[in-house]
Amino acid sequence: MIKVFIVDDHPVVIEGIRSLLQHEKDIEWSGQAMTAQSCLGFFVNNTADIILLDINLPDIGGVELCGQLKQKYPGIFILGLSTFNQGLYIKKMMENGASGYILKNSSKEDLLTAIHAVTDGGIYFSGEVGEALRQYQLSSKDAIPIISRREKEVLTLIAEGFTNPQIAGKLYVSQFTVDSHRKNLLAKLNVKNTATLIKLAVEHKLI
Amino acid sequence: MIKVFIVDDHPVVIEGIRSLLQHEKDIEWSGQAMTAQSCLGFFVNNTADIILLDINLPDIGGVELCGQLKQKYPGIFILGLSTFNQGLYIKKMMENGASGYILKNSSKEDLLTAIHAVTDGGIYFSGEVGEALRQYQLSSKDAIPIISRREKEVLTLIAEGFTNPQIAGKLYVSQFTVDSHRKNLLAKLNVKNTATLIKLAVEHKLI
DNA sequence: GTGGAATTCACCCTAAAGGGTGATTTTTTC
DNA sequence: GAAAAAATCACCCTTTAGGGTGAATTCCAC
Repeated sequence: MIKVFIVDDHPVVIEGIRSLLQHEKDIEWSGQAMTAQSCLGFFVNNTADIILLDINLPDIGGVELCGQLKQKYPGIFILGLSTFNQGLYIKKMMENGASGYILKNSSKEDLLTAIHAVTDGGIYFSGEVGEALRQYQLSSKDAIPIISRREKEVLTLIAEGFTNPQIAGKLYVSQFTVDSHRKNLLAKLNVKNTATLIKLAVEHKLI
Repeated sequence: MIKVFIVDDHPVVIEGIRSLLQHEKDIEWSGQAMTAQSCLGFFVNNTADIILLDINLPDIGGVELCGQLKQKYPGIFILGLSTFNQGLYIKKMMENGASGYILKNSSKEDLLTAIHAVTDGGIYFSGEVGEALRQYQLSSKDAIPIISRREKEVLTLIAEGFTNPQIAGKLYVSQFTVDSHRKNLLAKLNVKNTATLIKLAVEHKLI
């Protein structure tokens, strides 16, 4: 009998998964929480075998909650759950001890496969997620280097629409310096121009 | 008896709402679809009183589907449904004939209130949505006008890093034309330069 | 079928971006 | 304290961006 707990701030998702699982003979509904706090509160006096954990929580965020839960209760398996197929989050969840990751638009079969795979001690990714993870691993090899403190400042000001002379004035440095930082940003992030620089920066939440 | 149809590409959401509504005496489950195509197919031979419509659909997008449905079946009410609280989409849905908008993390009570309000011919926004819409209206005084088809094409290519001459080549038009579109984009969206243009575009999911 | 967007094109101009190269100084890190 | 990384400054150059202005044509809605 697998005791399943779910953490998600969307009642319809909780209800949906509950509905999908309620007729499964080897699955028992352990409980549910809509915030990280109430989840942590529940596990003080209760337990479960697997936690289906949404990464988009209102209070502290799924990734951090995942880490805390795994530290306190290493025996509980955690299955990441999200609407999105974001390589970065998947990686972070795994680094924080999750045993797998599926999308909310997965089928019932996928969900059951994942639950069984994870509670058996395995690691499971649904097809689409595996693909995203692979692409992320590939693209993150040389695509997301470290941006220095100063470069990040310059990047932020570029995104706010300031020109190099204006940025130079704000940072009390020469225009040539800002020029250098800007060119280094383009080189480091391997982008062609300002447009792609800002697109990448916003998408990767660098600003 | 209110016949409810739902369009959403997430099985758990469909199941969740179905579960929430199944014990309501005045509500009848009309059907469901996971794509815009199958939704349009359903209504050729069937009908419903209200459609709960997700705006994030894989094929043609909820906003356009909303418009098509309203054009063909003006008597069916449409209630927008989404995970996000995006003023722009809410406005577009309303412009395409929707009668209201709620978030997927709304409570059961909110959902029922919305369904009844809309099928009575009213307009309903859940609290949070109303707030977002108000903020959007305030900020969109001159900030988010309609971007034309061609402008969106140009915007997309700018975001991909192409220069005006390159874009002109791809679209088989003169460089001067692309120049015009680009300047119009800056003017319409009230931004200073490419950096702020792309930032706004990515944040508002225009590309 | 008329009016108003949308799309197209053109040329003026200046400012800004970005490629290349090289150097000094400061800060961080091992 | 030495090596590495970051931050600073400088000048070469060409291309691109963007402000202003004006106008023709095509497309769509009322």
